[in-house]
Amino acid sequence: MPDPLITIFERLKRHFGQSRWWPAETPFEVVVGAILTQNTAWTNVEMAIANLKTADVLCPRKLRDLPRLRLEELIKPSGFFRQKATYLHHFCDLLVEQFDSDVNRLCHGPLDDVRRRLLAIKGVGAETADSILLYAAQRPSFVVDAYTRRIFTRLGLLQGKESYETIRRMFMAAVPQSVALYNAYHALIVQLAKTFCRKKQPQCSGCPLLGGCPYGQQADERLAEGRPA
DNA sequence: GCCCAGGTGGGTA
DNA sequence: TACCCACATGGG
Repeated sequence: MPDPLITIFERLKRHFGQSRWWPAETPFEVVVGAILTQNTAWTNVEMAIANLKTADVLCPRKLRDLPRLRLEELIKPSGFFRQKATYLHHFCDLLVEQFDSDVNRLCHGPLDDVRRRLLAIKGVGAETADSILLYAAQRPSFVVDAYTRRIFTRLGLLQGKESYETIRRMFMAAVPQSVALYNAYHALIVQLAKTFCRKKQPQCSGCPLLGGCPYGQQADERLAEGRPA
C-alpha cells in the first residue's frame, strides 16, 4: 500500500503533467524571489523583480550597494518593503562578504548544517530556507507553504496545527529524497492550489483529488444531484 | 471597502 | 512552546 502522499503526487502528476519549476533565471534571483514572496502574491513579486532588472541591480554586489531608500522604492510593489529591504541587504552583505557572492557556495556542505546556516540569517525562515535549498541550490529539502498546509488539511492528512518542521518531516519521510521529486511535488501543489484550492474556494469541482477531499466530495454530491458544484 | 496572497521576527505568558 | 502582532502592496 503506497503512502497517501505518493498516491496524491501521482494523481497530481497525471492531471497536470510533469512540472519542474521556480520562475527565476539565476540562483540569486530565486533568493530574491523567495524573500519578496513572503506572505505576498507572486504577481506583486513579479513587479518588484521587473523593477530590479530594469534598474540592472539584480546581483548581490549591486543590490548590497544600493541605497536603502532606492531599494525600498524598487521593491515597493511586493509589500512589506521596509522589512524586505532590510532582509535583502542583510542577505547580500553576508553573501558578498563571506561566500564570494555565490549562492551555491553558501549552500555547500551537509544539508542540515546548511539549513541551520540559512535559518540563522535574519529574514530567512523555514520556508524561505527550503526554497533556497531546493530551487537555488538544487538540494533535496522539501518546501512547505500555506498551500501545502491548506490542501493536506482539507484532505484530512493534516490536522492543521502541525508545525512547519513536522509537516516537512512527514513529506521527507514519505517521498524519496530527490531534488526532482521535491521540485515537482511542490510545483504541483502550487498549481493545484491556484486552480482548485484557494482559501475561499471550498467547492472544487474538477479537482484531480476529488473524492479524497471533503470539499471535493460535497462538489461530487452536488454534481450527482444535478446541481452546480 | 473588504478579503486575500507561496512568512518572519519580536514580544509575552 | 504557543500564541499574538506588525509589517504593506495590488488584484478580485
